[in-house]
Parts: sequence; structure tokens; C-alpha cells
Amino acid sequence: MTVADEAAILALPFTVRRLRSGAFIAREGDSPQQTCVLLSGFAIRHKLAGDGGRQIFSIHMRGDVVDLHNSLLRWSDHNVQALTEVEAAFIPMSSIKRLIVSHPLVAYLLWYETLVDGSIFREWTLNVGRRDGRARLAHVLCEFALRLKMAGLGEQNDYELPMSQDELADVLALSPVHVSRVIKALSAEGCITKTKRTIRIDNWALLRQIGDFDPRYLHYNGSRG
Amino acid sequence: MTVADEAAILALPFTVRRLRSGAFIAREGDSPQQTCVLLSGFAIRHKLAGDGGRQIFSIHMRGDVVDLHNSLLRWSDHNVQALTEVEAAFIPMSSIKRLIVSHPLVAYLLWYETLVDGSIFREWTLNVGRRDGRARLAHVLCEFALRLKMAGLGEQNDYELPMSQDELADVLALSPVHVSRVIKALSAEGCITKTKRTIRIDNWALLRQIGDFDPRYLHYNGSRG
DNA sequence: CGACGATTTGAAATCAGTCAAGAGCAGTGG
DNA sequence: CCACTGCTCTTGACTGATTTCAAATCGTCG
Repeated sequence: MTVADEAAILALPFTVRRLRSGAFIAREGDSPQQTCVLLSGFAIRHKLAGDGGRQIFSIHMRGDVVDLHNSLLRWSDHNVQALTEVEAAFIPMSSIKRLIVSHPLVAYLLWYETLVDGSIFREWTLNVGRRDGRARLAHVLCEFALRLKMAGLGEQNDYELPMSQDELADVLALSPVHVSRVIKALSAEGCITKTKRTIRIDNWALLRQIGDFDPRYLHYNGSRG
Repeated sequence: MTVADEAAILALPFTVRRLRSGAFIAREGDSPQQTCVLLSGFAIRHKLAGDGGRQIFSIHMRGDVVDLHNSLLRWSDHNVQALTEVEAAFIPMSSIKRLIVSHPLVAYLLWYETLVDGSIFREWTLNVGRRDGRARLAHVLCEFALRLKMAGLGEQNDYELPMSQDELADVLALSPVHVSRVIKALSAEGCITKTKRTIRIDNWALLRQIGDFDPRYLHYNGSRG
């Protein structure tokens, strides 16, 4: 990326807004006019099945460009919602589209971000499809630990998981009751200690093994792009 | 897209190769040097869990740019494999990358393709996470019918499903045995008739309802981009 | 204290997986 | 034309994981 590219990014118009927990950033079916970068707090993407079941696809944190997927398509195919109180910068799609055309390297970088996102989606699908409840939870706890650390938001072995067990259930595609039991199981094995929403990882190696966790899918390499 | 953009696409160097069923187009961990457009046949993307379980993420058919996801990242995070005998055009990544930088609108179009792909991924995750076996199968059969029709490869109500029940099991995240039972159940309800690999849809409305299928996630609008 | 929401627990029911055997079908070679 | 082989699919019986329902507990807050 050149100096001119950076300047173009910094010149993008934006407005910062604070959203309450639960506020929708995008709704399925919407035709989105803006995209959004998280400055603080957490957001989720999810979709509802016809019977009301909800599947959460990803959790986003500070620095994530949250809504490129939806924004570049004609209509949103899923919901984006604030999980906690959130501060976010909103950028008009028209500006982004102009930037993409005039600054190919920036476009490439944004595209790259959506591809990494895609890689994480795939791992989650594998997780939900081919691992049992215990492994699923272990995997997600490992991923979250690492991503928080990567974003400079927490300790790998001691962090806040910003969601209720009901929400965790929709991440893991389990029932809330079973989530509770699986947490208990991992605790009993000496992997983790969960008090309220604080996760302490007591045995990283074991948790990683149970969760079949190999962080390569995060495509992390110390920098971005 | 301008005439110059189209010319640039047509000027891309490529080699056409025929691959046997089962041949790998990309392997997890590879550092890919080329991307690939399917000319005939079917390919799948999939990933293996530590215990050997396999999850198939998508099925590709004629016209699909199969490996952009992997190609633009430093290493492949999943496998791409020929499901049937396949004819494909391989294009060096270096050429694609040059094209992306010099022709922003082409980059946008390719990006768009990966986003639509992402939308389908999400629907599959929802499918696997939040629908039971019967609904999962119904959903996938609906999707495949429509995508074949969109690609001009078959009739919506009578088509070849190019995979064994073992492979279907890895699409649906079920066991092969259960796939067999679920097929039987949908047949008994008068939804479908399956003989060998031929699917006849006898009651589209019912199948669609059982599968909770709403095709909007395919982002199809008669043209591309 | 009382109320509410989130979590935990137990028991019963259901869905899907495993194992093992058999059936169907195509290809091969006698 | 008939074994024989190998593969895929089907079936039945059993097991195991997860869901559901309902009740109890816990913690927070007014």
C-alpha cells in the first residue's frame, strides 16, 4: 500500500456512533448504505432459520470491518447486531465504492479481510458440523482467546467472553442447557474456570487438543494483509 | 465493466486441463500459484477435522471461479477436489493479481463472486447448525436444483446429483447411514424420487417448505455482478 | 425482601451414530 | 451365462449425544 492509499483511507468521511447492546447494524433483507468499523465493543453476525433457530456466524471486535459482506451485495443476507455496547465508525458505501475503484491496493486489502473472514466461517462450519459439543466449545474458546490477544484486547489465558450462555448456544449450535453441561465438563477436566463471563484457561494444551484447534485458519501473520 | 476490462479478462493466459474424479485442485496448507475456472464437471471444497471427519462447504459447477479464496491468501485453509471428471482452465495467480490492480472493476466483480460464495457458506452453516437431517437434505436438494438451472446444466425438477451418499453425508454433516434414512423419509412423503444419482422432485412446494428454503441467499438476479 | 433473568440440575424423550449383516448392481474373467 | 469381487446402499438393533421440559438455584438490582 502506498502513502496515497493510506491518505485516501484516512480521507474517507465517517460518523462515529454509539450503539446499545442489541442494536442492529444491518438486518437481513436491508439494502445497506454504509459500512462500519468497530472502535470498541463486540458485534455478531447471525441468521434465523424458519423455525426461529438462530445461528451466529462470527463475533467481531475492535478493528474489524464488520459489514463489507453485506454492503457490497444488493441486500443483506444476514443480520449484524451489537453484542455489547458498541462504538463504531460508519462510512457511506458510495465513498467505499469510489475508493475501491480508484485505489486498487486498498480494494485488495479489504478483499483480503473478507477472505480471512471466510476462512474463519469455514472453520466454524467444520466445528458445528463435525465436532461434538465439548470440542466445539473448546475450539471457540481457543479462537476467542487468540483473537482477543491479536487485537490487543486481553490476555490469552484470562478474558471476558462477552456473551450469555444462550448466545454461546447459538454460536455452537447447541441448546443452552447443553452449553451449561459442556462448560461443566471442561471445568471438571481442569481445562477452564468460568466465573460469570470470565474465562480462565487453566490448561491451554489440553483445551487446544480437545478443541482440535489449529490457528492457521486465522491467517494471522503479525501484520495485516 | 468496460470493453477494456473484458478484453483484459480474455487476454489472461490459461491452460486447460482435464482432471480425474478425486484429483486435488488445492490442498490445505499449499501455497497456491494459480486459480481455476470450471469448464465442466463438479468440484467440492472441504476440510478435515482432527478425528478424520470431513465437512464439505460447497459444490462448484461450470463457470465457477473455484479457488479465489485460497489463492489470494498465503496458504490454502481448505481442500478443493474434483468430484467428477473435470475440465478446468488454470490461470497463474501473478496474472490475476496484475489484473486486479490494473482493472479495479474486474477486481470488484471477482470480489463480488467471493461474497456471494460467502453468503452460500453462511446458509450452509445455518443448515448444518440449526436444521434437522430431513430439512438439511431438502434444503440442499432445492439449492442444487436452482443452481443447476441457473448454470444452464439441468432441469429444476429432474437432475443428476453428482455424488455418493457418503459425500452427501459430508455435505449435510450426517452419517452415511442416516442420509439413506432421510432420503427414504423424503421419498415416503412424496417429495422426491431418487434412483441412483438422479433426483426427481415430485413436490417442489413441500420440499421447499421442509427445507426452509428461501433462495435469496444465492443473490441471483439474472445476470452476474 | 422480592423480582427478574441467567444458569444449573434431573428425568424422559428424541435424533442421529455405530455396528454388523444383507441386498443390489456393475465389472471381470472363466 | 455364471460365479466372483468390490462398491454403494439399505436395514435392524443397539448405543450415545443432545434436546426438551420443568423445577430449583443463584445473583443482581430496585
